[in-house]
Amino acid sequence: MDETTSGPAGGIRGRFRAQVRDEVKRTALRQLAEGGPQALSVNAIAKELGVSGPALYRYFANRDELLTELVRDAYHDLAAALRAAAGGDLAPADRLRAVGAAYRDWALRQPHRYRLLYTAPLPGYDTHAEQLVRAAQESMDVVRDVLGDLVPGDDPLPGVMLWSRLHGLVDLEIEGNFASMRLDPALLFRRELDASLRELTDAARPA
Amino acid sequence: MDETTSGPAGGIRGRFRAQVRDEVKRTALRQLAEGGPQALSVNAIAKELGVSGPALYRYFANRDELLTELVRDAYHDLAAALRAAAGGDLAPADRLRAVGAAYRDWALRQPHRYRLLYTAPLPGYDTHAEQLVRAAQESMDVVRDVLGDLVPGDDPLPGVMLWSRLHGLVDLEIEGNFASMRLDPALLFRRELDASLRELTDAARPA
DNA sequence: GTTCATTTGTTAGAGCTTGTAACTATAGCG
DNA sequence: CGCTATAGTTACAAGCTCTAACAAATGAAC
Repeated sequence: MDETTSGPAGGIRGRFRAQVRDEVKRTALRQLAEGGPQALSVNAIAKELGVSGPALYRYFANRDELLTELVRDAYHDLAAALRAAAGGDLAPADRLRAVGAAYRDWALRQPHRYRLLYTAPLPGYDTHAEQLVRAAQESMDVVRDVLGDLVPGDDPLPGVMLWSRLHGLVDLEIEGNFASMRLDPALLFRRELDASLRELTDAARPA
Repeated sequence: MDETTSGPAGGIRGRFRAQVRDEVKRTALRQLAEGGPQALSVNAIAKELGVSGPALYRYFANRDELLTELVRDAYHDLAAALRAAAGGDLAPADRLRAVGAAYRDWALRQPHRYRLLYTAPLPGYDTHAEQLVRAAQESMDVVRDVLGDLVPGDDPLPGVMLWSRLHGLVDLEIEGNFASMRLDPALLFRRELDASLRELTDAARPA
């Protein structure tokens, strides 16, 4: 039996495992927030939790597995935030605005997690392993659905282009590229959303 | 005298220093290309060059200084590529297309260097230290100049928005996010450039 | 041409990291 | 109550960055 996935999930032992794994992940996220992926150290996490270093290898096969799990969690969390924003009783255009704002808010509130999504801190290029691709798709689906109410047809390009624009802005903002040139990121974001909306609706009914 | 900046640049010793530093950087870039920032190891570079690990600390104060220098070089190289693309005898709109294409080409040809620019592999948030901000400005200036010939006024927003859009697309493409959803990045890029151009010229003469 | 200081290299080692191996104690389950 | 799986321990290998102390070489001045 695999060492890091042993035990029944329902039993007392399983619950203990889940709790420890959760504590490890929480500590890892804090390290990530404070010092970036470089600062995430299994040893340091163990020390913070009051156990010896190797103890944690009972819960995660290695550093990468821990990181991968954090990435997966982040994807799900972002998707949930977008879904929540899209859930309101709004007109399609406003719903798109709400989703866009939620996207940016989520990223700004926890830049370290956003970086985790789009900046592979993993050595191998397995960032887009199956499970992660599926997790990422979740968020894209929300954008796709909202766009579906706004423009007819099911061309995937508008959705991807919008996503790409949002990502570009958020990524540059998070990395501090706007601050160094005295620009208001919020204004930029609003303008970009407006421009994209105009473009989308213009394409729908071209005079 | 500082240990890593000693000696006259012109003398025989200075030339030797410059040559060694260059060899170190070349090797570092290869490691970066093969395994990402994590894989860049001062020790491994030294071994490749046939010297002991600590020897390289005569040429670079530490790993971060080496990385910072690579970032600076990359900024300059990108700016040069953009300038070259903008130098041709083209109409403003075509010049913008050429610069956009050059931007993408540069990034695709050496994704590890592009990542170096926008994804700080440095622990501290000093990625935007003065010298780096200035280096980054070089590329922005090219975009700004080309845009200046296309639309009147000197509002910085259009330039930043265009830059952000290009970055979003290139970043997602490099990280493999399009490949996993069967999209043609080149097509996406062309469409985005067209849309941006239309938007810019429409804003210039609004009916 | 000889001397001298600077520079470049060396090895040793501290202190960190990830991860494995071997062993012990505990605690849930039958 | 006893057995076995689990969770913890320490010791250790192999790697990393970087400092300290020392030896050799070499450009430059006299």
